[in-house]
Amino acid sequence: MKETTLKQIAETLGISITTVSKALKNYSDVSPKTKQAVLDLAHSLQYTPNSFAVNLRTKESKTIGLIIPEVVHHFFSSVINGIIAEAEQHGYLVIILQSNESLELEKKQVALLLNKRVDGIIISLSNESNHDAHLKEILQREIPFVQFDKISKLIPSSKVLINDQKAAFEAVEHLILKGCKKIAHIRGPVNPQNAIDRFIGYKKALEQYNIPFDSRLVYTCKNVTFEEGKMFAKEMVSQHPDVDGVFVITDLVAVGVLAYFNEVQIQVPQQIKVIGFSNWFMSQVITPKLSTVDQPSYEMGVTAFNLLLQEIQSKKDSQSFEPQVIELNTKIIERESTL
Amino acid sequence: MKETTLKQIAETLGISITTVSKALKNYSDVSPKTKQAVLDLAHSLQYTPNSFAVNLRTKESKTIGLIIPEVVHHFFSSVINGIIAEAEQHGYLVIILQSNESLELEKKQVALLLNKRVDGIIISLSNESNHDAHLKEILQREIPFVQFDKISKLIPSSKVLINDQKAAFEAVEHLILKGCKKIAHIRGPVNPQNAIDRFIGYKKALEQYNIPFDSRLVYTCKNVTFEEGKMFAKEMVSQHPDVDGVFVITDLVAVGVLAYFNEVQIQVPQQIKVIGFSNWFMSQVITPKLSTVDQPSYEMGVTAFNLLLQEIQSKKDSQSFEPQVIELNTKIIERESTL
DNA sequence: GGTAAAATCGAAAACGTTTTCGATGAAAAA
DNA sequence: TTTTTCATCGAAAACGTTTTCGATTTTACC
Repeated sequence: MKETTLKQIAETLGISITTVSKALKNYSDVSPKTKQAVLDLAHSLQYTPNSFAVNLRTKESKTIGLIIPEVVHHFFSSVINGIIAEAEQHGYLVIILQSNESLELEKKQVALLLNKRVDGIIISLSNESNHDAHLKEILQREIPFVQFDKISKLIPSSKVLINDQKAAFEAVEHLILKGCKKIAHIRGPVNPQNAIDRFIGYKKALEQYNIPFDSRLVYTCKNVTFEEGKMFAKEMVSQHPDVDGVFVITDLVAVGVLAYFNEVQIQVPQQIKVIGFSNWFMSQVITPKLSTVDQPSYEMGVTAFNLLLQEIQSKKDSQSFEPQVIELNTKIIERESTL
Repeated sequence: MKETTLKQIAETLGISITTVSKALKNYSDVSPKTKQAVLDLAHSLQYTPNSFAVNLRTKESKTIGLIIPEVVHHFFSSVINGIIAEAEQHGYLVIILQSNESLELEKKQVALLLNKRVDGIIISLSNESNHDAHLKEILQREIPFVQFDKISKLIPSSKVLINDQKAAFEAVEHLILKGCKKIAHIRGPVNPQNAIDRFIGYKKALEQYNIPFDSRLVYTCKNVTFEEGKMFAKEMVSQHPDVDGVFVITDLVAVGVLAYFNEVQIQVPQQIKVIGFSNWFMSQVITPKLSTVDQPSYEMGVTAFNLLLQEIQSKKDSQSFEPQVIELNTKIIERESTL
């Protein structure tokens, strides 16, 4: 009960391995007769090429690697969805690894993927990532490489992004236009570029509308969790009871903020308005429904894969490839929490 | 700028490829001197074995395949988390595919994984799955194979499960003990074994407590969505306004039920008590907080991988392997919706 | 019939590794 | 010195495919 090989087909048909291989790949220098015979026998023996051998010979595995901080996360799982769907369409499979927001793991996983000789790598950096030697290694080995969402500006690879500054600006502007005068910000960790950019967007919006920036109104998440949202909400209302609006790094944390406000009976949006980021599914099912910034996660995955595919193709054709940076559009979703 | 190979190391050191290979794998018939020389040079040239060649030679890829109905799903993404974490621990990578609840896709993806020659396959069946020829194919090719959660009873592979009947029984019993007299059930689609089992558990609990079963109180989801939850809730209260408890196939749908009750100001738990299934994260952040059945999803992933690994190992050692069925424990989480 | 062109085929190398088994030389025992 | 043992090494096959390039056969043409 062994696997069928070209050799077996060749021997039973009394022809050479070469011809069998060519017949299966529809080469023009095989007569219709032999071609048919090979096809028939291959089919009846359920021949499938040994992909290990194909990989070795062609030096590609039709497999790409994906490293993300967390799988159990609405945004990232949506991106995964986009990537594996698009990859499958184009005949690629996806190996997924999770850095758990740890730089150490991320490094190890990049090494793993390089050793596996995947055809390309897509990554969203962990919050801890402030080194990029491992990313440079990818470039240096000339492995097609795309970053998305949480990226390193210093690495000249293709990127798929949203304009975090602009999106954050719009979110804070939304609060201002709804009448907020004193707006706090619960920001993400210090390293990630998108946390930085959203913070900048927050400041710019305040500036634009002549609201003084007060660094005491900025709270910095470490782990970006529901619990941190509750904690900072509590801290915030005790320190600055007159805050009337808060812009939160992401919906998960914002939901924590709402949970605390619910507990202590602070009225949202009457007393404080809240806006989140990323449009997690849960934001539309909680009370009050959370206003947020919609981020095209699925599309982000699709775009990231297609960029990678372009680079893989040009590498195969030994063409040069210019890294591209694609910015996708966000939009404000107004719900009850800022009504 | 080519990849380093054994051949290169051998030539620069003036020894044979064989010896280089043995040195790197710490064979005993290589002198300490040569061993060290090889190790040093390999390190300075950043040698990593070509995994394509290793795969071909050893007939294994240290890669497993995972097929699940949906990635963007709290339960499944938690299982993924468990599987890839445990797999990485043991030196395996995981290719993830998504059947989108489609039998057709599922079949195709099994074929994809078989062609890729993964070392093993873990699967949770799609709702549409009522055929199992593709699963039999896996067994017939003697690929290590584990099913979890949504399984086919007819396929004698290893399985990781919860006792859906028992868990559902306990959930409904919980409603009864809280005083519910007329309990509806929003069930899952007709095919999946776990939807069937939860339905049976529901009936058994009613029977045990002498509550007559009424098939009109059973609503059958097609897509298991938030929207279906809202829809069936509406249908239910209009047809049977005296229902005072409802057991829902999964939290996502239950959250839809709560959303409708919220809209039309039906008091939960005063008028109707609601219990879900699976303990999705969002269940603890909505109002009222949803009671549910906790299902050890991460642990399920870990267990599934370890079962697969056992089978992979015994196959390598040409030992026989008896498929195992492991049942993990669930527990009722009491929250506001059944208080 | 002879030659040129076209159609069809296959030998062999290559991809890079692992492993078996025999060869060689040196050290130990006789 | 001869024989035996042990340590160290390498030739070569194997894994299964793809592809180049030359060889052979068939067909077409004069």
